[in-house]
Amino acid sequence: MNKTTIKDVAKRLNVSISSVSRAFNDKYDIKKETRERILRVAKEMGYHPNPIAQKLKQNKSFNIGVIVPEFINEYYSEVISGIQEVLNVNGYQVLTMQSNNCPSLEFKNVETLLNNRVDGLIICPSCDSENMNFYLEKISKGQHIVFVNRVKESFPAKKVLFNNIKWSYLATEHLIQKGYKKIYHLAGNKNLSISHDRISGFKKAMEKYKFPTSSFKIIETGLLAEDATVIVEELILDDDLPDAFMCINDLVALSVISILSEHSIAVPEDIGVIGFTETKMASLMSPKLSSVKQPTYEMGKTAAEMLCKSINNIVIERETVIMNGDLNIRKSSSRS
Amino acid sequence: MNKTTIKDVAKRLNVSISSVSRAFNDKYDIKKETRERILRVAKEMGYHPNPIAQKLKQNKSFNIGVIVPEFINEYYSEVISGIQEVLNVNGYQVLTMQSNNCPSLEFKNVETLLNNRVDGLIICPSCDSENMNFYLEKISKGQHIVFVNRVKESFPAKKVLFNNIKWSYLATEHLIQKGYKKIYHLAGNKNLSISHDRISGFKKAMEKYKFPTSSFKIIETGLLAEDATVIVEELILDDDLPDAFMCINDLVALSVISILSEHSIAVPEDIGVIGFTETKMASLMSPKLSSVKQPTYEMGKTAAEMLCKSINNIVIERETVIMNGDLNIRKSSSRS
DNA sequence: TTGTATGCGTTATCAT
DNA sequence: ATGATAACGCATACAA
Repeated sequence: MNKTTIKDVAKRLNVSISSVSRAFNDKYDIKKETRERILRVAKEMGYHPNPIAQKLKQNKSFNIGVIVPEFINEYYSEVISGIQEVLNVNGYQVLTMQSNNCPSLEFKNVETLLNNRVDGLIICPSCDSENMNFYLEKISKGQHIVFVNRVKESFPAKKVLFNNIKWSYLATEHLIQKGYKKIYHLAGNKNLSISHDRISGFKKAMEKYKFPTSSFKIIETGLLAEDATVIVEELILDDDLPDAFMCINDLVALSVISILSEHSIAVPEDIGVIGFTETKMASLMSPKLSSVKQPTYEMGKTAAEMLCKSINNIVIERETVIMNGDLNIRKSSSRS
Repeated sequence: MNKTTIKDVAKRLNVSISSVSRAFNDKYDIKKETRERILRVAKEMGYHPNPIAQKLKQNKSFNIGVIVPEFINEYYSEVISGIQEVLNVNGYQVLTMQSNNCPSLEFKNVETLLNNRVDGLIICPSCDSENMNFYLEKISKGQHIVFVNRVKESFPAKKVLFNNIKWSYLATEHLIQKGYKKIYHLAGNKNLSISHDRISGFKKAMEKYKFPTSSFKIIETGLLAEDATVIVEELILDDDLPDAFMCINDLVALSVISILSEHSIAVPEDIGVIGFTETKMASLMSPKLSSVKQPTYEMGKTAAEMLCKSINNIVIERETVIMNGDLNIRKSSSRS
């Protein structure tokens, strides 16, 4: 075990522990010569300052808490990856917890992290729960919290969002331009702000291109593959299939394609399909899936940078950063 | 901010800080009555012991370091999830780092974590590098380290592995029983022990069922989709396609199916395909992919439990735990 | 049963 | 330029 302390080093060199401390925090008046001597010997002895003692002294944990709905999920894994990238460089360790999409567990996690004296929090809320008010209260008391995704634009706090309205609009417009005349939107749960926004974007496109109400539908499914399965089966039974599906996410899109294929309906020839929140799967399946790519990694990085600034009391230009993505057109929406 | 300290509570109640401390660590002689009074008032005041001070005092960080090749990867996300599950319950926080499959970064991460005084490490090595000797040395000096995956069975340390030989054998045997007569194994890099083991399993099946050397091949590809693409294209050009492909993982299997489909070769009718290390994708794509499911979550849990025991000096029955999985048969290998 | 005093390994203030 | 010493918040050996 690493047990060498600042005392050991001081004793070995016949200097005071203050000198050793100075050498390691090179902001002090200390003779360059002795500084180097100290550092050299310390290295020999395998000495590293005990971060726990430093934390106690500085009354800072250098820990940041991150809460995501679940990280067995490409999306949040990537967000976390971006967060870690930035925070590690800034000397922070990241404590990650999952809420399993459950507000009460989310709350419990926040408490745990606060009791652990995290210096700040990055929260990807599971949904729009009463927790949000609790967070606002904490912020007003001086806590540093940054939110990512699934938060209303009007929520008065630092946050990083994706422009769901815009990209939902663009995805829909793409289908229209490809000549699909009857388009159904398989939307997520309505209590999620992201679903709401994607519906808005979809509607906007329908209005812009003057689709009659008979030529489009918004069907609330869920975020899971099974949710879509049921719906599409029903549509087939009712002989109510559209020209194209604009799906809330890739999982739903995939499931749609799968069922259509079972019924020998060709994608994209008979029916076009586009996903959202692109996953790696999109370019691996056949037909390759068109989708909207979100800048997950960058969203994580941005949130982490905002948090660092917040902790260091650096004033920020905009409290809300709304990011853009890419519309990746592939086979599933490209009939010739 | 949470600034109430043990002192504040003591002062408020006109008791000594020792009493408060005792109340919170209820292993001491303390009058039940006062204990309750203290806890009640402490709660009112929003007091929580400062874990950093506790750590300093107890010379324990209650942090565990986890290093994985990358966690933007279902496999390791799930392993980490299992690890967290167990460790959080035991009062530990988990610090996760990625090695990006690079031994030198892996080494750097270990150093960082050790300097942060982690109480133990769980390492999923990127490959069989010289780091392994360094780890052994650390272990001999009293460090607690448990390894997961990608480690040779002969490596003399605590570890959790998957029985690649057995399940590779079973996957291959399944193809044979389905009547496929000419089987190619798309193997990963040979410097990975998992590749090596899966090749062994494959060979074992070939021997057992007396396949002549002309009826099977082992082709070293990589772990990525692109690696397989090139190979299969070549096989098609050379008119050297087998009856079935036994693939190192789902990604490769997926890519194989995709290319075959582009060439209008039907799976599973013309050619059977089976993957390994099942991903969620397997049951979502069409045709649904047969694959070997690894108990990722349980592997993480097991490793964490072993680590806890190690830290608490609890003797362990077996140093090596080799886990089994499931052979999930789906459409891609099920011709009628 | 409770209180006092010491130390965990640092950093920072004040001397020298 | 360097050393002595007091904190940081807690747990614990010892005293009462």
